[in-house]
Amino acid sequence: MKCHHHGNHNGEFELCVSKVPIFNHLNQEEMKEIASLIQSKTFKKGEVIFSANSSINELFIIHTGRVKIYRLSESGREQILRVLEAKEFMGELTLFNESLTQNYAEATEKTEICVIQKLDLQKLIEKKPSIALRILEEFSRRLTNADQLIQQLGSADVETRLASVIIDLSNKQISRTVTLPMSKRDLASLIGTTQETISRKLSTFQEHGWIKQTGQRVITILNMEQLISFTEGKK
Amino acid sequence: MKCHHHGNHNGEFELCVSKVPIFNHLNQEEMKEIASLIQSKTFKKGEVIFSANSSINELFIIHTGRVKIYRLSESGREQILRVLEAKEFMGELTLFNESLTQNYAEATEKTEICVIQKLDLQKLIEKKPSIALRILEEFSRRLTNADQLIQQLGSADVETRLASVIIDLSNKQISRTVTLPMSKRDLASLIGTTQETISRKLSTFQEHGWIKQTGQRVITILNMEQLISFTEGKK
DNA sequence: CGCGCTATTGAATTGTTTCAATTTAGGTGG
DNA sequence: CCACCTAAATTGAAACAATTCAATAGCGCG
Repeated sequence: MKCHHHGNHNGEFELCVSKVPIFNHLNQEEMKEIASLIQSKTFKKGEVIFSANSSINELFIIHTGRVKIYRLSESGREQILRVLEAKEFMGELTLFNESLTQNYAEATEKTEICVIQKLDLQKLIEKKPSIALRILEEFSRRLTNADQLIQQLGSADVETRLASVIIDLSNKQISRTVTLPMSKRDLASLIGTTQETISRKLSTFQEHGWIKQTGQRVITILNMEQLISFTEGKK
Repeated sequence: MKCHHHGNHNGEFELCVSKVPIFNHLNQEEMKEIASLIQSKTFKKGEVIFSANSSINELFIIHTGRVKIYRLSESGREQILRVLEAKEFMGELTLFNESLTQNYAEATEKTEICVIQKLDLQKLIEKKPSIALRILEEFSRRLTNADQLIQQLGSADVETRLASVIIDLSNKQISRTVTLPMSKRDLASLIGTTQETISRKLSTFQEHGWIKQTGQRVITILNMEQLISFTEGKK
């Protein structure tokens, strides 16, 4: 695990602190104090940020880039749990739960991360309980997303799950032309299938004229209604 | 939705408050105050406590009994997300996330619930931020459980998932003779399969002499090593 | 511009579901 | 406490969706 420690030119850290939802409601003074506690690290695509069976003593806040959080089953199969982007944080589970993590975190592209020590964060929360409320909001959101994924993995077929992620991405990117935030292999891992199956299903969607694929990561939705109808029960 | 409102003989509510992890660290005075804000409701087996597409304005704390939290897909398939027991709470998602819930909650046996209004709880948290920390701990635990379920649903076959829940129950109940906390139909819904498949797999386990089934809900583990080996990659 | 990683396609196999028919368990009321 | 009756669970056989392995194609990074 290679990582590059930057010097202490605080402007950068303040930027990081002032943007993230868990801190951005605080005043200038308070944010400056937090910025002084923060370290910056950079990870290259493919670098592992933390691994299963380790105890994590810091909170990682993503400044730029993307990180996939996943688990490995004993048979070696990777299951992505979520993909984190700028302003989101990770390492939180061992903050309130002393045990070892079972998750892996890996940068899927060049990623800059702000790091704050667990103990420093705990002191901050004691001083400013509003931070805990922000974390609660984020946990709520994650739990809702996890519940959604559980439902899909447990009771929808691959076609439906695939249509569902495409629609979600289209809503998030506010466009009918969607850029996948990850490789198709990772997309397969997220929705609990294989890259081959994803490939086949997307080809089927395209043959029917519901989507158009451009390059490896761009999908244009041509028939939104059809995709939505998948998520609303099978014909 | 029938429910029986009890009178205000506070002893009962104090019992409820003094036992649940989110409040039991407070002092006698504080717990008494909280008890005064609580209402009690009783649900019969099969009664729905809340439904999807409703906004929930209270936190429900289970006093006795069991509640399944689930979603319905548009095709009508039920996916259980988790089963809550005494001392656990529900309704929390709309507390920190103003949107409508997509979950259903249904009592799977006679269940007594303590109800506290969202607004009252928010005031309590402001006064005693330590409550928020307790909720964070519980959210952490739930997120970890959800992640576990996602991994299993996404990358393990039914045999493995089934072996896994049996082992988990055995650990939780600290016994090799496990009593299922739900019907096999619900167990199927939890691990994303059908009651028929569960039935077949358990029969296979029994034929091999790895378990013994007694009645509808009791399973005795005869060969723990074999079950564990399922969760550690396929033979 | 070329190499390597990513994606595609084919064909055989497998695990799981579905639907329908029985059997069994266990709570309820007499 | 026993017999009943309903809900729960089991079993069979056919149909299907998805995976696996292997071989090929193609995008895009350096």
